[in-house]
Amino acid sequence: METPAKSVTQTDPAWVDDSRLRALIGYNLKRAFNVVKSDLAVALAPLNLRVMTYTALVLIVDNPGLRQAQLADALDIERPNLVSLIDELEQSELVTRNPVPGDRRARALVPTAHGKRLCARANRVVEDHEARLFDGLGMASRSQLLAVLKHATAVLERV
Amino acid sequence: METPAKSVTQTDPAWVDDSRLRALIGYNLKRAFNVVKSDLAVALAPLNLRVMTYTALVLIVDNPGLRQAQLADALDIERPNLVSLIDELEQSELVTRNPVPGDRRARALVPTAHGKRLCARANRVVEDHEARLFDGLGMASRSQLLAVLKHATAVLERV
DNA sequence: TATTGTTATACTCTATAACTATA
DNA sequence: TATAGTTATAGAGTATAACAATA
Repeated sequence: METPAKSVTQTDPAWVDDSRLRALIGYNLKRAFNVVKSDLAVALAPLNLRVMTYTALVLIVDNPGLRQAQLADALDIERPNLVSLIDELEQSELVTRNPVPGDRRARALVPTAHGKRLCARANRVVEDHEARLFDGLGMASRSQLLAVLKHATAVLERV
Repeated sequence: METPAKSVTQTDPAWVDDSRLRALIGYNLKRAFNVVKSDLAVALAPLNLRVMTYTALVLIVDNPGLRQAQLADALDIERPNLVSLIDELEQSELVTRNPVPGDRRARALVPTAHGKRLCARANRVVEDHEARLFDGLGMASRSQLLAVLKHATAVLERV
């Protein structure tokens, strides 16, 4: 067996380093997002939470009485996609859909006692996950990363 | 109409700032990835390229003679999902599938002259996109972001 | 027996249109 | 007329099993 063409060796996957791709933000952002997402998913699985259900739960715990439209806005997802997500949280008895006095169309999302407890446990799991993420880098890198991500998000959303 | 519950105002979406969520890496990584991806998609659309087809094209131009299995590995996608992607590039006459001397199973991916030209144009479009992304931040932030993303990717992939 | 490219398939995530009940 | 939650649906993106040709 021989090398397929010019510059590409078959056994060494490090040849990607030679490509322009290695320096692109979008490419690295995607890879980072993928590994972070799956590490987080694995960490939350024992609590029977998916990343999106955890995110929704945190927002509901931090903002009890939240309406679904507001939550969809905060999660940056469409309202229809929120329905099954809340169904899931409600069936696990982590949150309840309550009537909103003064507007019978809306539903106020309120965490149960169990929901609050599980959220606290999940928060600790997520802290461990983030510590793993920045292992060997320190807190300065963490806040720099947050700042740059927020800046890039803001500057592109403005367009 | 009145405020739905306790701490949540209905008109101001900035209440998310109060949540623990705003400080989480995963949440900010996802939002950044989403806006970067869609800005890039909009920028590449006039060239009839999607983000994934652009990424594949760059790798083929930088590594002519590449086999599909290698490309799938570099793109971090499964081999079956690469097939329609290459179909798309081939139908646009940007790359060709060629026989590999010595291994009649494999296909060597080679860019056409048109493919190389379009890739060069796309690279300039992507440079503009990245300049927009770091507008007001400077090159130091850019390399810091890359470094942290690569570190986080590496440390989690190792697990 | 293992690997390359491929087909078929399924599952998740996301996006849109339209319905109902309220406002 | 507009809005909140919902249903149904369609499109990406991604993952696995299995096949034919070849190693």
